[in-house]
Amino acid sequence: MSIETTISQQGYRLSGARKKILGILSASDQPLSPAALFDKLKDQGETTGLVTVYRNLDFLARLGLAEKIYNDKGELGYLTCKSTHHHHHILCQKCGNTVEFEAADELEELIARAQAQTHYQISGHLLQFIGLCPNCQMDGAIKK
Amino acid sequence: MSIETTISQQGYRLSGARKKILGILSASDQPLSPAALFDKLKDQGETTGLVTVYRNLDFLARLGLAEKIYNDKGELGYLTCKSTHHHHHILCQKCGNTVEFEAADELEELIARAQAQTHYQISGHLLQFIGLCPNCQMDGAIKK
DNA sequence: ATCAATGCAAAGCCTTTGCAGCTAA
DNA sequence: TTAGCTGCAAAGGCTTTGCATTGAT
Repeated sequence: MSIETTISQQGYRLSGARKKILGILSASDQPLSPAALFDKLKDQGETTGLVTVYRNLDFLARLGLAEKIYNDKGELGYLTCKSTHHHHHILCQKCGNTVEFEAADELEELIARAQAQTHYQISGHLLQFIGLCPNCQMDGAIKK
Repeated sequence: MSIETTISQQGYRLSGARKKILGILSASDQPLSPAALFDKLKDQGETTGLVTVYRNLDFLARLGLAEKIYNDKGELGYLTCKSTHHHHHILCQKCGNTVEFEAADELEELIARAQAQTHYQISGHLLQFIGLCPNCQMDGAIKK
């Protein structure tokens, strides 16, 4: 089911601003902060206010249509996920691009060991990798 | 080498406020936000200002004597780590207590696989678990 | 015709900064 | 003595809220 269908079905409206925000978010290969998304809207000639961006990003996250992600400075960004499976993100520390990779057995094993060691009952996790994307690994790569 | 020695050796001073803050942080079994630490100072009858708390937590983190940690709401807390090895934290979602556990092979394997899959060069990671501490797993456990 | 969504301005919060006075070494 | 440290107050920056208006269905 498409994101737009989901919104309609829940009784919410597909306003112009909302569609534009969704479009920008889906097209971005990196997490966008409210301010960054707002700038992109302006670049496109949109007059949507920053407040509306805040409200829509929060709205999308509440409906599970966008994911919140924090970088190592604690700054919040939003992402629409391409994969519907359980996954994690790798952020390029140079250009900010992000890819997804599947979580798997290794993590399950780690959780099992941590539970056994600490006697905590683990119900969730936060896992992100930081590194360089293929492009930025090349010397003198142009900063995107 | 003790934390206090490290501070002196780097030419910084062991002021009264700094010692108190360090004491509270070391004694805490959960990450403390500047405000939370400030409250604890007040509880002890200290008149240290919130600004000083901010400055000292930042100071300790810059010297590597405290670790910054973000919870799932993106809120910043500080922690003095007991372990000197590479490790991660498990946060109790109920009482906020935190324990450390060693990172190990499973994580290395996961990183290796993610690198192979995505061609990103991974240089760092962010890993935390969320769950219930042994105490909070018991029904009707008293909220700390 | 409704009720959600938007825009604007104002309020709120948390964090940082400037500067004068204080204090550890 | 002399930097580093603290306190106060003010400034800053980001996020949220209130309220009237607009707009999607």
